[in-house]
Amino acid sequence: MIREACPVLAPQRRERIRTLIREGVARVEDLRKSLKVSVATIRRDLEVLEEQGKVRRVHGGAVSTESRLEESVFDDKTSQLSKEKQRIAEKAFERIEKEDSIFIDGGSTTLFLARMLRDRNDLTVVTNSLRAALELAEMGPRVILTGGELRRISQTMVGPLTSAVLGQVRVDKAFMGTMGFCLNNGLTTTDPNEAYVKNLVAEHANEVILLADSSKAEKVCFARVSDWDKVDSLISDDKLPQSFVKSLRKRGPKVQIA
Amino acid sequence: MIREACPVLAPQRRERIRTLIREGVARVEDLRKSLKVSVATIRRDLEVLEEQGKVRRVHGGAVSTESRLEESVFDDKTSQLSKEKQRIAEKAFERIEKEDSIFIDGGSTTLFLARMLRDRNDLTVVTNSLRAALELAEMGPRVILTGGELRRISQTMVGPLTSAVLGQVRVDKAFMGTMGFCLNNGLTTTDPNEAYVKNLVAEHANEVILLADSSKAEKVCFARVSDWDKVDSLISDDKLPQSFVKSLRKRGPKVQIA
DNA sequence: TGAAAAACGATCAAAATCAATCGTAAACGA
DNA sequence: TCGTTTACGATTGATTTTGATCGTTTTTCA
Repeated sequence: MIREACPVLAPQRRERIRTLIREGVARVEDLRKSLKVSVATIRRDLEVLEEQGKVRRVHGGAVSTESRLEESVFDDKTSQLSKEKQRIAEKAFERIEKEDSIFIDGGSTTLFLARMLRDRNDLTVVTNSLRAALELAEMGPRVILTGGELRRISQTMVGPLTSAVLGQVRVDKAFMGTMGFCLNNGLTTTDPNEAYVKNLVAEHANEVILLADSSKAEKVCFARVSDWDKVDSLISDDKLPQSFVKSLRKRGPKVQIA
Repeated sequence: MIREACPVLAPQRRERIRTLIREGVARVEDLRKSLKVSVATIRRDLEVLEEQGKVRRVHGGAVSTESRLEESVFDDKTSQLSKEKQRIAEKAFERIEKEDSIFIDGGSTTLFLARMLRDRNDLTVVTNSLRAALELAEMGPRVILTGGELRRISQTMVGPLTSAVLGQVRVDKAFMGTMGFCLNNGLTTTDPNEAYVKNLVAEHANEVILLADSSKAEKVCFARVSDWDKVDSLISDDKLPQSFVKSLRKRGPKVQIA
């Protein structure tokens, strides 16, 4: 059994660091003076805390990942994947019929879809994505936001409050995103709150259409969303292995390659 | 070249730049004076922020990219009215205590208030204003959106769905806007749905603080919101007639002039 | 249009910060 | 008690950030 040198003090100190950083940002030098240890120790602690995802290190100190100055997922998304996401969104767009009421989930692929709806004013769009709502804030379909607590990293509304609104609507089609999908574990995402909302949406939709590029395939994340039986269609790109497509089709969902 | 003890970390400085740009101060020279760093650093920061799409650089400084929408209805920063709204918002800000949970209504005055909360992470903000939520979407307090149908003209969420979430929260202070207020008819606005939501909010707040510049005084709009008995304070500007202030104080609400 | 002024980009050196390494001390388990 | 493991602090060389300078580009104003 390996024991730490200072079993009580070290975690305590890290907690203090977190507290200090939570108030915004903190410099290494400030932390050193506050905690009366060497900068090396501070750096080591920050390294651990960053490993745990509690803080983000920057030159000169660290910032909290919880509430302050965190880059959102959407800022650097002009990569190769964007082309595929765009094509997936186009296929999804073709599924939308006149006068449909649809749900648009959070995520970048669904955001492309939202963008395409700006000149459709026959639709009703329900969304828990702040970004999607923004795309349609000025013109286009009737927009209904689900409400709930804002999850900064995904810019979506989640949590128990979200279900209060969702419980009162039904949609024809739900266009969902996911962080990971695989044959055995179905759909998974990082945040349980988010998973809960996704699941709830699926139950209030006549048709569930999953938009997910092939990079998400066979990935399993922390929070289980649902199994494949709730999913009516998957739209993905041509890098999805044929074997996966075959197996999935046997499980029920239609699979469309964009 | 002897650098003084660097008081502020790079991400923090970049956030400040963003804030300043949002408020209209955009010249490199102004930023340099505000942040007490060299123009080279400012330029480098702007370069990074432009890379991230947060600002757009122009010769002499930079402009915000976030406020496409804002320009139509809300901007007019130079106008006299905006100055008063800013001052009213500042007075409102002083009312906010540590750890408060507050509601922020739609409207431009309350939007100024929301903007000031970006570096407060001890608060919980409930809002039905898409703009207010946007101001706080990336950093600052915990944000809860009410949800509901998006009313384009005011960029707020209204209607029966909104009450589903509102029914489940209470706030310490509600900062409300209004289209018109007068002694006899109380608070009025243009849309009945909006009026309904405002009324509901007032019932779920311990303290109702009305932010309204003097141009709204003695105006009556189509939809009745509530009477003065629900309002605890009014914050307005010095063009509000003394007679009005006197009469109103007799009716109950405190009146503060910004 | 043309010249002065302002702003820009690139480059370089100074200073701060960082990462890696080593030596020391304390806390166990044998 | 001794050896091992771990945390801590100090040192050193590398990296990053910053500010100043200089030539170039853009804007302004006559």
